[in-house]
Amino acid sequence: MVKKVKQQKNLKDYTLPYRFYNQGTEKVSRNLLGKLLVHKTTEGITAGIITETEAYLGKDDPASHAARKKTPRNSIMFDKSGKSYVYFIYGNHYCFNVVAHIKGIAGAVLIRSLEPYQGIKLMQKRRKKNKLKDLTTGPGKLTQALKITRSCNNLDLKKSSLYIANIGFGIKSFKIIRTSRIGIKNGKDKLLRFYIKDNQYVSRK
DNA sequence: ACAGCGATTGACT
DNA sequence: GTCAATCGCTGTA
Repeated sequence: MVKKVKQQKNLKDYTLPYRFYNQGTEKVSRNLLGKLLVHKTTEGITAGIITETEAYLGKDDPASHAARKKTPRNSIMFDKSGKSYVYFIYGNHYCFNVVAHIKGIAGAVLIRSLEPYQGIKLMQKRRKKNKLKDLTTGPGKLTQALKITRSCNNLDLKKSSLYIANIGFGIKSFKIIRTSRIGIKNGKDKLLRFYIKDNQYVSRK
């Protein structure tokens, strides 16, 4: 599905503007599909096309960390759109989210899967796996492949070495499949998971 | 202060 | 398909 951008400039030149993240959580979830998540570290650049996302809302969404009151952990979900929200889960994994909501309301988008795009060797080393499908097809896998950890929490995605670029002109059009979210107990009735149809780099169909 | 448990993964049957 | 690993956040006291 991906066609590499010809004569590639600095990816950072294509970083999404703040207004992109102010469209509302659900809309941002859909519109992040096909965008490029990039993390530059001293080891090198790793990047992947976003193929699967989930929206987590505010008080009306029982599955969301922001379903109840503000706490030290979830306060970022109430803060400015366009920041990163990274949390540690199951004593083992990090999950990467983008804060996105209409002003005053809490919300964030969980990035669940990527299609590897750049820095594949480095991803293979970090994941200790060789198959492309084992690198970034799950929220905990992609954070490991891109080395997103607790130090990446609460970053401004316009101002840090972790950012999301719009390379839409390098990608064919695609259809979006909408389903209920994965791994949650409450709120399964809401259809807030989105993924690119026929893309093999998703955590589940 | 502490028990309960989670927006997951990988190993194993 | 099942299930253990593992840690820090949160609600309750």
